[in-house]
Amino acid sequence: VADGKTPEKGLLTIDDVAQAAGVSRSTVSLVLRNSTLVATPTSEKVRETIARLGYVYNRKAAIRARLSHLIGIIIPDLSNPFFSELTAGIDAVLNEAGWVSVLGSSREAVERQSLIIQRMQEHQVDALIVCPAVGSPSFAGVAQPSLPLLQVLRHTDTASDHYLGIDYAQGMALAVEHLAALGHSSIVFLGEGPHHSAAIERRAGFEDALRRRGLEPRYKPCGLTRSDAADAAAALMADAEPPTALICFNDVVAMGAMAGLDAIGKRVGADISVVGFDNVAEASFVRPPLTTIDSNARELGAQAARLVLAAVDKRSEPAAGSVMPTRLVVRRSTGPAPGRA
Amino acid sequence: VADGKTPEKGLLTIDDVAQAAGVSRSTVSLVLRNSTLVATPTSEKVRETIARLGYVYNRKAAIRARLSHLIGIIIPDLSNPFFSELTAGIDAVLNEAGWVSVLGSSREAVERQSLIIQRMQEHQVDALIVCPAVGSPSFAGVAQPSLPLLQVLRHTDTASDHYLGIDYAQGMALAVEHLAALGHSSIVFLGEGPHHSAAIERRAGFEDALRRRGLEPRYKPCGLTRSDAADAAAALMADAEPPTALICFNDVVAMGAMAGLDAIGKRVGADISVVGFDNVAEASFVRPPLTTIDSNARELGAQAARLVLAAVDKRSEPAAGSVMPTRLVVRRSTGPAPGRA
DNA sequence: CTGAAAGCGCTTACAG
DNA sequence: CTGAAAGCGCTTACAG
Repeated sequence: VADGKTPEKGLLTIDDVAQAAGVSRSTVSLVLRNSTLVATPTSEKVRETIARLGYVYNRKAAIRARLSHLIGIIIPDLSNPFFSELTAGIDAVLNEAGWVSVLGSSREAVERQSLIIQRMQEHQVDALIVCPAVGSPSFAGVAQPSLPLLQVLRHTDTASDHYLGIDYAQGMALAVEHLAALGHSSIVFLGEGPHHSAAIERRAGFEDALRRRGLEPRYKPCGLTRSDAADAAAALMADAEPPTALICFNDVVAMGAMAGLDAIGKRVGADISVVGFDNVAEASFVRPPLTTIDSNARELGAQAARLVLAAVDKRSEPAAGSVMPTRLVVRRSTGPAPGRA
Repeated sequence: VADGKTPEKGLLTIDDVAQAAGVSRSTVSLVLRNSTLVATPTSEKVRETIARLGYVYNRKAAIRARLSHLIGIIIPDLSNPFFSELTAGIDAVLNEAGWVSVLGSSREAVERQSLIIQRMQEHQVDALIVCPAVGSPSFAGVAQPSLPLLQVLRHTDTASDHYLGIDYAQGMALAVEHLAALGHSSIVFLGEGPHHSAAIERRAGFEDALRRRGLEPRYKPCGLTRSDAADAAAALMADAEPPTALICFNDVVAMGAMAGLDAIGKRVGADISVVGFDNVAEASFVRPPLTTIDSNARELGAQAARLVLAAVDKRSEPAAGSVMPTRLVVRRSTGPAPGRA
């Protein structure tokens, strides 16, 4: 209305830009996609016009374009700091590359996860990064076969699904070696929770590492929350033969356990040693600071994003089978076995 | 290829469904949008055909539809547990209502924030929920005027931008009253960090509450990280007149401060009291458990999503000016002022 | 209640 | 290097 170029209803289109710049709509389209086919003076003129008019590219109308520049991320629970770090790592790389993240939270429900996958496909996401909810069957039935899909942290039983994970077994071996070197022989694995691959592999890694040293593995199941862990750890100390060390399913469980042990007067790092898994941000700030296995969620997320972008680029499935190593971070929640100081 | 209905290239379209179901494409389109115009037997037949063929609705092609069913969320930093709770609250409500969340992380950079807003508009998001990066000017210049935009937690200086926030001043008053009742009169505000509305309002609330009681406010600036807070808290105790209580910018600062105080042998809750702000999940599990102001990020997020969906539905701007009250949660990081036990 | 036609705002060959 | 034409897979009046 102001300059005769603004349409009375709706927003500006590529045609408005073309007319204002004195070129054809094809040329504007090519400029929008940074094509090298357009001469520099022409593209500069078009860009200047776009800026002047305040035109916003409508990607939804780019229905014939191969890519949507949308990538879906599906995780079980954003309020778990481990998953939010992972998501932050994914998003940073996608954003840098010009993609936009679409987020979904399955809250560990397979049906909700399927619904989210369905919706993301309706929005034509170029790829999916998913940490499967507990009990997920193969994704073959839910996602279009042509959609690049990368599993992270956990994987379904189907070997054909692509996976970027963590070497949980190696991490557990590091934890056991550390405790064994401190003289511990009565070690309990705390937090046998859900039955997904990440839990199974941690447990198996723990068991193998103990047996290799001729020690008997012990388990104390508990929910993966701070309060469940606090109760379970306290209950454990009332056993006939209380352990001298705890290896926890993750840092959240470990921090809960430390709180529970503190509440019954046990000195963590002296009376009993506690090891976590993940190395979340607060692990170094709880009292005592937590010895843990660093699984570097942020970098894992960044790597997942890179794999998926490469697959989108090459029109192929993401590279599979990668497993990232972990690192032991020794702090003050572990110490010599009592009587061995 | 298998049944003659699957096209050799590309995915199924609405026309494939129409043909297989023996109806017109308009009818299929109406069924996809749950129109009541279609007779039940017809819509059942169409739905059955969709399921049988495995057709996936292509929302990107629905270029003429009023809504994209995409809503953008822009926050400064996903790895801050406060923001991830907020995001989880937003996403849960959007997901329930059939919308999909598009996520962006400004990392406190105004230019990155503008770029993200630009991209989200290219994807035709129906609305934007944003916690502005430090130093954000009004969004009037960045976002289309027609796009419903709701600010959360922080707001720009422009009064015209719609905002859903927290009553920071009331929260600070609660914290000061609690400490005053315990006999504290030497209280320091720890963590004067960035200059956004949330910080300014907390500081103002602190100052007002102290002055009302005839007390002199004191400030100790520090970065909003655990380690900065740890150093600053320890430095504070070396003052000529060390405070007897700390009110911290947020829980992250409070937990850092507790770690720093512990490291120099101060007993938090006895030698010195510490109050946080936010009540993040780990606040109850640090040692000692943290007294803090609960700002209920998850519920704030849910409310933000509801406001924005209502605005999208009514084709209006989101209701503005809402400010949610806070709640004091007393734990063991606060106690009587030394000499007043 | 259903269908044929026109249209949305882009992209993609293709001609020059 | 640029432009006219056809096409993408939907939605939207409109006629019956």
